[in-house]
Amino acid sequence: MTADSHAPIRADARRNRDQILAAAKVVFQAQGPDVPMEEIARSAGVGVGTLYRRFPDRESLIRAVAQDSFERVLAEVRSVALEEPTAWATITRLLAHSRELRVMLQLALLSERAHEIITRDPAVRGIRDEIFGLLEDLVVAAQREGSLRADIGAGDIGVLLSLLVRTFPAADAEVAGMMLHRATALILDGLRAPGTPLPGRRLVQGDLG
Amino acid sequence: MTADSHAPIRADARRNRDQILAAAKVVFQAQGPDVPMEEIARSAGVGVGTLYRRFPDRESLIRAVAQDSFERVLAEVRSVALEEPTAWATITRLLAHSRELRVMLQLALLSERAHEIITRDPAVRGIRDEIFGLLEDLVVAAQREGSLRADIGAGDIGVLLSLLVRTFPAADAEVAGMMLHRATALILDGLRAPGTPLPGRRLVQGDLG
Amino acid sequence: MTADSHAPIRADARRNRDQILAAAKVVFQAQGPDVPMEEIARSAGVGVGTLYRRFPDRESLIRAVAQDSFERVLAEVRSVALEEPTAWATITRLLAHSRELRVMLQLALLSERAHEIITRDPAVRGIRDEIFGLLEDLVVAAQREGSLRADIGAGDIGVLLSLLVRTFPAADAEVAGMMLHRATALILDGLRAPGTPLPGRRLVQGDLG
Amino acid sequence: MTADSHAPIRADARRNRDQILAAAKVVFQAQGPDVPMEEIARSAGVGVGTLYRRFPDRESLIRAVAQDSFERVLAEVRSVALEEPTAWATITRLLAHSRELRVMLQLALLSERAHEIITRDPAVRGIRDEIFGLLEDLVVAAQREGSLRADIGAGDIGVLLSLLVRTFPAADAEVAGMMLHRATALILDGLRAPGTPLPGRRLVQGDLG
DNA sequence: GATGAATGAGTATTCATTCAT
DNA sequence: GATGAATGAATACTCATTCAT
Repeated sequence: MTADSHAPIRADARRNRDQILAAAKVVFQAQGPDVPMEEIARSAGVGVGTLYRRFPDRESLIRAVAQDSFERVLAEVRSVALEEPTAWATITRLLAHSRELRVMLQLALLSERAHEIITRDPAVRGIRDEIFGLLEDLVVAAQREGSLRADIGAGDIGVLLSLLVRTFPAADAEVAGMMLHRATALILDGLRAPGTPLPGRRLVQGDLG
Repeated sequence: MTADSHAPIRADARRNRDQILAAAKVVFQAQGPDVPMEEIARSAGVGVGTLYRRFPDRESLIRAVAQDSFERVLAEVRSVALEEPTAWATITRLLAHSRELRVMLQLALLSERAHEIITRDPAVRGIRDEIFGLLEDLVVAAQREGSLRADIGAGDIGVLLSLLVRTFPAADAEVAGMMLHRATALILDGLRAPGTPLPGRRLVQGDLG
Repeated sequence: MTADSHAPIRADARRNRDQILAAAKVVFQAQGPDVPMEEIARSAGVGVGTLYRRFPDRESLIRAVAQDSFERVLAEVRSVALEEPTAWATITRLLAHSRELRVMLQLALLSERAHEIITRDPAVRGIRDEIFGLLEDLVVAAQREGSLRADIGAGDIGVLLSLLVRTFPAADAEVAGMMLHRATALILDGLRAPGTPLPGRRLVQGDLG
Repeated sequence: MTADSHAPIRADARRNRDQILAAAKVVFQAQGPDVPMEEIARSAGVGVGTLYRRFPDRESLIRAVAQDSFERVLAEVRSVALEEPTAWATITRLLAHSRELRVMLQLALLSERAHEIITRDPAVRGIRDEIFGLLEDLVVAAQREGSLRADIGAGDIGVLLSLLVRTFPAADAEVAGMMLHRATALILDGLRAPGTPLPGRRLVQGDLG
């Protein structure tokens, strides 16, 4: 009686699907959105045929990976907001410590083409809108708390996050970590109220492409 | 007209080389480091054969483009330092307004592979070292001036610059410009003395890979 | 209910087999002999697994479809011969109006490979021989009647039929029907006694490959 | 000063192009429109790359082969019309002996898809229209001569031709030849005035899809 | 020297067939 | 027995690089 036309999907198929998503996420981040499909399949431990049965082309795989990642971020934003005492602490923690958030943005910024594919997908857009709704609430709250400078919008937070998720050009992994932490701290310094006035206007979700 | 058999290169050959470099720079930035060689040749107005005569493979073209770009930056840093009254003003202007600097870093960060190619090239390294020498001087001077926070090294400036040269995920070009200006201003706010202490240590040139 | 272990096949299995044959016949005609097996299975309403259980490979499916079709034609030729008053009327009716005959020949002419597969199958050959025996009798009888020109053999009738079963290159289905009817009528005109002498000799069954 | 933007094409390139067209024509007829591109390339004695340089995809190759073939037929129809004393003789000779015409129609009838590709191409359509114009003139003239039955249009001739160009299901090549000659003769018998009235109406060019 | 033609290796994708559920 | 998931071989097409004109 389930209305779902694809039925509950067999357990082994489900496992394969998950493996593929996980592998694709890793491989996309490491090698970009143009990695050979064969490589994704291999690193998921399946044949290419299986990969293509689940995801009929590269686009649909990218979409699925993005959707999975966006969902994880949404869940995390919700739980962090519950755990942290203030909006500023929530923003800070997300900005500085969320691995899911990094992954999500790295996927979204992989390439022009990946960005378009993700942006055009209605499911992903829906989740993105939810995340942004929460972020806007956090921004307003943190400004009321007096911790976040007033001339900042949720879109600005998005922009700054998009900067911090890039790979850092470091000599080694330890230094890369330090770069991330220092740049993050410095940007948090910049975000703290009151700050010298910024040019332009508060950026909102719609300003992001 | 010197007797030296390699040196003066015929004028038209020189022109070809310059056209290719200019075209490649544009095309690399617009389409990434994997654009078909044919496309580069076409947009330079020459045949692929000519492209390959000048630059025996993609690597060598990338190296040449990088070298050209790094040289321009070196020249610019020198002239800006002469024109501006303070070290802080020099840093600010470079960070906020140097197109050459943006282009140079965008090339260097095009891709993992491009980064390696550039980094490994001795000629480019030489120029980069000169640029960094000047930058270190500027950092020290600006800290003496009391404008730049003390816990920052030239490497940190490099890191922050590397963030700001990325393409911004904007809905349109105007907003993209605003994103750049606002993010730059906010980071400059963060750079201003004194700031809350940053984690780790001052980063120096050697920390960049 | 016989004790024989292979014979009666379970009713549902029988139904599956019939559905597959019917679907395959339709799909082969519509899409050629290379349609994906999955598509045949789908249009028969079964899984590929079931298709392969019944027919271990494409060849055996083609053979089975052909055999089924040839049997239907044999039955039809017999009944038409009984119903029509003259041999010429029988030939005319078969040539102009038999859907089974069209289908059979279309299958046999689907492709070089399909033709070979069918031709090589002993069961199909047997049925074909019976059909041809009847056709030869009809030809002789019609020539005795004086309606069919004398320099024609059963093989010639086969050839002319093979022409008429092709898809006509018509702008729409109605015109296609008209093409078929007009070409059929014109060929019947050509078949009528006496006619100008044809080159070569009467063609017989053995001349068909 | 030639306006032709692609310049006169190099002699060796021209030769390759011609070889590819010739090879493709043969291979398409022998193996259908889905032969591996590699096979076409091989039988033309070039690499696949060369094939793709000249014809960016299978469609464009099919179009080019068709155009070439249609042009040959147009030329032949013109010259045969000049050589033969009557319109009926012209029609007869084309129908019975034109190899170019057979090839052209076999290409056009290769497959549903090939037919569409060819039909949609404006260049090919133009040539086809010219051929048909000539054919219509011939039909009218032959009917005036009293040789061709009156209830036939140029479209009918096209239909009958389309029947005769199919591969005959013969045991060997010699018999296949005989089948073609006999079927042709019989159809010519059917075409001769006056004939028993055909159903429907005269078919014209527009009736062909 | 310049040009653009030729080559062939690299990758995406499809589908026949096998096999676990 | 039925199902549909997994596999991998086959094939289209792209592009870096070489070489004839």
